[in-house]
Amino acid sequence: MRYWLFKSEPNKWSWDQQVARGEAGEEWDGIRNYQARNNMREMALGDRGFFYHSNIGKEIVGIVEVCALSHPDSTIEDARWDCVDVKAVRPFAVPVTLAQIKAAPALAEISLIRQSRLSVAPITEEEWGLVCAMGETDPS
DNA sequence: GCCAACGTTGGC
DNA sequence: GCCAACGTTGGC
Repeated sequence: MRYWLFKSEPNKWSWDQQVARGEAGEEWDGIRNYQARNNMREMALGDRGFFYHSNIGKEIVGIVEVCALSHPDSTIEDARWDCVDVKAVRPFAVPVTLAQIKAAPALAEISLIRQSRLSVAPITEEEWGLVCAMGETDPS
């Protein structure tokens, strides 16, 4: 299993909206960046991801799971753009803020900081475990 | 509101 | 294929 980071502006698509979709999940649509798209094409069913609120909150608020493999983005008529579906797994007991992540030496190389504009990015297993611990949240 | 980072576009 | 111009993202 691999780990990923999904970023969303909460005034466009929030964790609460993701939770409301339940087991059905939701397309992670609207991605118009090749690197982000390529990351989604590499995802497998059951892969886990952090759900990060950008701009407002600037914190990791929950864990999602990939529940549909990469497929054409239904919001655009353009074969270039694919996306996966994700469903909420559990919220973070304590959200982990960007400031906390920046302050953690072991997270200096995390994609959230190193490629701050990339909205879908890989996370290492070590980073996954650390951030979950910081959020007092079950990493499984 | 500003600005750094960086991806995209289009002229050459 | 290069590079300047421009647009977008996202933190501050």
